[in-house]
Amino acid sequence: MNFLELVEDKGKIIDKKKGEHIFVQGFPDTSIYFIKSGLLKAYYTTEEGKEYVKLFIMANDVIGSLSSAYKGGLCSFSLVCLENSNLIKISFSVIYEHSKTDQHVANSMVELLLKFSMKKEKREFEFLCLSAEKRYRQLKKESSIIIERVTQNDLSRYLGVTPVGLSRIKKRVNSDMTG
Amino acid sequence: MNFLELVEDKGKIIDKKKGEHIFVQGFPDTSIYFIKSGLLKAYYTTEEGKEYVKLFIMANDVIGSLSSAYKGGLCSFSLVCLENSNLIKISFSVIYEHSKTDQHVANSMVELLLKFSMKKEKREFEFLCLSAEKRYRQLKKESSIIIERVTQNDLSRYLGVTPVGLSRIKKRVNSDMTG
DNA sequence: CATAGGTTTTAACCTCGGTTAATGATCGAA
DNA sequence: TTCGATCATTAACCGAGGTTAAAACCTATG
Repeated sequence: MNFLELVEDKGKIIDKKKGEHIFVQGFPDTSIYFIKSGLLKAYYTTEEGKEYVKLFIMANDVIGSLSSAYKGGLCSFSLVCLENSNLIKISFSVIYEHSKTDQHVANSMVELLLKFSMKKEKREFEFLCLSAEKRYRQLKKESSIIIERVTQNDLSRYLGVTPVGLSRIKKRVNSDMTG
Repeated sequence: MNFLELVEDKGKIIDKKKGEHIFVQGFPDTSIYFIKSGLLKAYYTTEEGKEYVKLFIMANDVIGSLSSAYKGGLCSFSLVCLENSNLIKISFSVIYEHSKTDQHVANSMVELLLKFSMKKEKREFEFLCLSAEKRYRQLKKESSIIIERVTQNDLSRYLGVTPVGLSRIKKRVNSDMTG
């Protein structure tokens, strides 16, 4: 059995409207989600009530809380729809257990995790080595589709600045024609 | 065959002295390394010649450049010994190819990648949601062993501040007894 | 339409950390 | 032991971005 067959076989199709949550930080959720269409936001909420955007998720992406699904704890972040979304929900442990005895599932799992790791490494690099302005420039170059679909509030909290800060950065960058 | 057997069988033991590099950013290196003892630093160098510390690596850690070993490009960072170190070098593709047909190797690969992913998520969270001072406080609490073994220069560049900045943070934190 | 709620911009002020440079402290090698 | 080099601290100045608040803009819904 391959990965996609497993997901289609054991997974459950879910439709969520804009504004609805898939899971919430501090509660358990042992599923992972394959996004078919729509747009979602994964975000952290701090003790002081501040929000930080971990990731935007769109068609063909996969998302889940490792700390809950794999480690068996609680979700370390929340997942909410920014647009009406269609996803497939499947238990992480079903995939995980299958991967232990099914070579094809294991191979897909390895591919998935390698791609995931590369993405996380990229984001780590950006936060460690780039200023907020450079992160904005890079996002504009590489993923302008995200910029068009999310509000400046969400975008700023993804870049690690406040909405006010992003407004200033945009002003600087857009009046500067070096690209 | 299991993972460790494979590494011991196909891997090559390497001894490196303090200051020596294992690989250098911008050059290819398709191996991954299992650290037996010592201490290493993975770091990025920017166009302007600035250094940013990605990670400290010690006994029982595994390190390699995914962008070179997996994607077939060049190393996105450099790896250097901060102390004399003993490691096992093994070709990533040997492990990767084995994992495609050997269930046990695949399982170990999945475990390795899941643990790696969780670490990267943690670091992402810290940069996204915490100030430099909070990152220092957290490191002090969780990994004081690192603080004791690396210079303040390296530590500061791991935390995303300059050595001068870290000196100020330390002063604030150590004169504040709230922990 | 009209109004209420959210989004973006702008301004004023402030803080944290960067930069540069000087001074001390530490460490290693000859 | 001493000399050079690296490391840590401190000070002065600066700038990016935070905070707060107000104003301008949107856009959904009644």
